[in-house]
Amino acid sequence: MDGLHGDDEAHTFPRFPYFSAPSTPPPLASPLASSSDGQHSPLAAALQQLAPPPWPCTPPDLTLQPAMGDVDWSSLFQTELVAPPEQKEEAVQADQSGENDGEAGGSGSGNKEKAKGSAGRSGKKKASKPRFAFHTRSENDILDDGYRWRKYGQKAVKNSSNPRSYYRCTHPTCNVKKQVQRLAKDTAIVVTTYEGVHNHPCEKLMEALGPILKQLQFLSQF
DNA sequence: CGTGTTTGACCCGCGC
DNA sequence: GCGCGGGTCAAACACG
Repeated sequence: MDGLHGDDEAHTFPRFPYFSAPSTPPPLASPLASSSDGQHSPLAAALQQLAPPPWPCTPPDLTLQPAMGDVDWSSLFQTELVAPPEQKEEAVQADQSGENDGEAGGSGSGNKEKAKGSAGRSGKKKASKPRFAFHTRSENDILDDGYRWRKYGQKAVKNSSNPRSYYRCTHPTCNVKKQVQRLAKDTAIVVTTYEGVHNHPCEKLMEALGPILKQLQFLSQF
């Protein structure tokens, strides 16, 4: 794919997606967010930042580096958002309007929705959930985006010597999935496809911002 | 022991 | 109807 050059602005981001949210992020449902008039308070602004984006919520910043092992961050910055191969239009579309979904599919874990495809199994044509894909030039297949993922499958895909890995967000009520696959042409490039929107804040981000939030909360009293 | 990974089997949609 | 390919399940396994 044309991947690594941003001529199509609708499909690509100049830099790490986190820094350029395409649409206004959904407000975080939190008691702290109820600031009477909902004006632009520092607290509200901070909370805005906590709204879980569909893509990696943690930019490769300094605070998380130690946990990242030997990731070449300079390479990671060569990240571009692309539309998933099969659903280019839909993915971008969902990007614009994508609000709900990500919703925990209700059950989330428990019930084996395995019974009956319930379309849950197909995933082929149905594009009800927003999907975001981007290329990352990295030696690591898995980039730490701040969320916790559990691998639930791996498949060899056609026309590619590299297997595709399937991950699911481990948060109990979150149904976001992601696929990770190396490009057949250029194995240095990892294609990560996110499906759905997290309905919970990023753990690591919360951890990092926790003290700041407390301070803001305190200051907002005056 | 809890959590996450591996891996073969299974299911489903689609094209022929 | 059948085969193929992709996505998911779940038991077994590994690891801290």
